[in-house]
Amino acid sequence: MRVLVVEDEKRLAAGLRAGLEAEGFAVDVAGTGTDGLSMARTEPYDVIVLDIMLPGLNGFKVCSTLRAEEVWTPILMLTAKEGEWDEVEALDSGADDYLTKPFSYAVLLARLRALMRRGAQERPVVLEAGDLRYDPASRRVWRGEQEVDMTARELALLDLLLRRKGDAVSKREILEHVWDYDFEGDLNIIEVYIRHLRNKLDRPFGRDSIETVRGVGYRLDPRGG
Amino acid sequence: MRVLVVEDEKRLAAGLRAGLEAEGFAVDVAGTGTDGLSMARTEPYDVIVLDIMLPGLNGFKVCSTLRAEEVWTPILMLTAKEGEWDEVEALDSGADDYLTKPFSYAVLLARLRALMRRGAQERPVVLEAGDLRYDPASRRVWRGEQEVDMTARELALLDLLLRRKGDAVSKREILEHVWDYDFEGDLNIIEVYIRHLRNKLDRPFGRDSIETVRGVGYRLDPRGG
DNA sequence: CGGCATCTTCAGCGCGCGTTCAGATTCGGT
DNA sequence: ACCGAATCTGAACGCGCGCTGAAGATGCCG
Repeated sequence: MRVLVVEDEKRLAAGLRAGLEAEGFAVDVAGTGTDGLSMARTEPYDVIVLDIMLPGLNGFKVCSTLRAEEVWTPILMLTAKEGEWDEVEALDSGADDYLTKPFSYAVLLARLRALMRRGAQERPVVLEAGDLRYDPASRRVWRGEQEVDMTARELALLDLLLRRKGDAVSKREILEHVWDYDFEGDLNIIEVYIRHLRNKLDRPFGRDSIETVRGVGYRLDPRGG
Repeated sequence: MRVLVVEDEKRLAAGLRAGLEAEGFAVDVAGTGTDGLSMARTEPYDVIVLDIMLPGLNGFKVCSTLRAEEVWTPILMLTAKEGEWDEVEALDSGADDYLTKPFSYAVLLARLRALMRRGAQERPVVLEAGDLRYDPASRRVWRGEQEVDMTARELALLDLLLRRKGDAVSKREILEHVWDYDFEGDLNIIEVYIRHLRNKLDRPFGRDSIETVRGVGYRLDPRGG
């Protein structure tokens, strides 16, 4: 099992190398994004541990470049802040999983094993629920063949519902992801934007994909309504 | 017995530490969600007391993150009085129990002992009793293949009965979990809601899964009736 | 500086849901 | 068999959640 670690902090990189080699993995370390990219392109790794904060080319760029070149090696991203948007962006850029610093070595190992078990597989770059499609890269949305025009907030809300499709997503969670976690305005704004989504994505097509879960929040039908 | 207290109010944290140490527990205190998360990941605690309102990373996040990483240490959440959804979301995010501020120290201690007795156990993603299924993530319920529509209160009650399936659950316990611990209304409301469950989950299917334990409360047949 | 799109706030309304209540019924104890 | 207590049952009330349309901020581009 071959692992590529792309990490510029010398101490952390050395620690990871030692720990992973002790587990029986063959470990390569790249100290910059550029190096990591070229190594990932040429060598067949089973999994890549990729830091976001890197000199030169950052982790998001490395990841999305690889995916664009159809390199589907599983990628575990290391995000520095607890910022909500890092997680979203990590997944958007094509990572398979992410870990927030500081993390425990045991957790890292468990995640890596899980990723290697799944193996490399094409990640759909678009989020789908039935014939409802959203491409985060181009920020475009379609219902069937018909493209639908969306604003930034509407997209953020749709993105969350699509990633959690089938789940009841609470209003608190919606607020924290789509607005700020310390948003202090009127909760009613969520209802307003749900209405916008329904008006644009459901009503014109005779669908009903966004269910109200009274007392909790909303749920997107994974089959698109 | 090791306890982790994640609480940012200095006075409350100090009080908990003193009281719990006097009871013979080894107590660690984290002042932020981030600290609490990393400590819970790395150290093997027997139980975690987790405040919801925390700087940086809130209690829900900490809890759901731990569960996602398959850390099953029992968690007791401290919810602020005003929150409507707090209790539901506490359990949804993977907490084992919750306590509404302000609480008495005796109650806290009793709950903690109960949690430690039960110990850490992997939580199934869906709760089942025979062909009765409840998925907390999507908040949907099925009897066999048939989906059944439920209100928030009904779900809270069903959730409790399912988690304790086979046990006789006392009315006091039901009140404290499904309603507020200081609920002062008519006790009859429990009977009313048990009736709702029976009407929706048993009667249409010719089942009899909820047994009345006279003088105590109710018991859900682990085989679903 | 003006116009347009987007974001946010606001108030009214309908109905679902939580709650209460009174009468019927069943159960346990003697 | 009888009585009181516990539970069941059906109905009614009223509050609040979520829906809705529109108006008020805000910001961006020409």
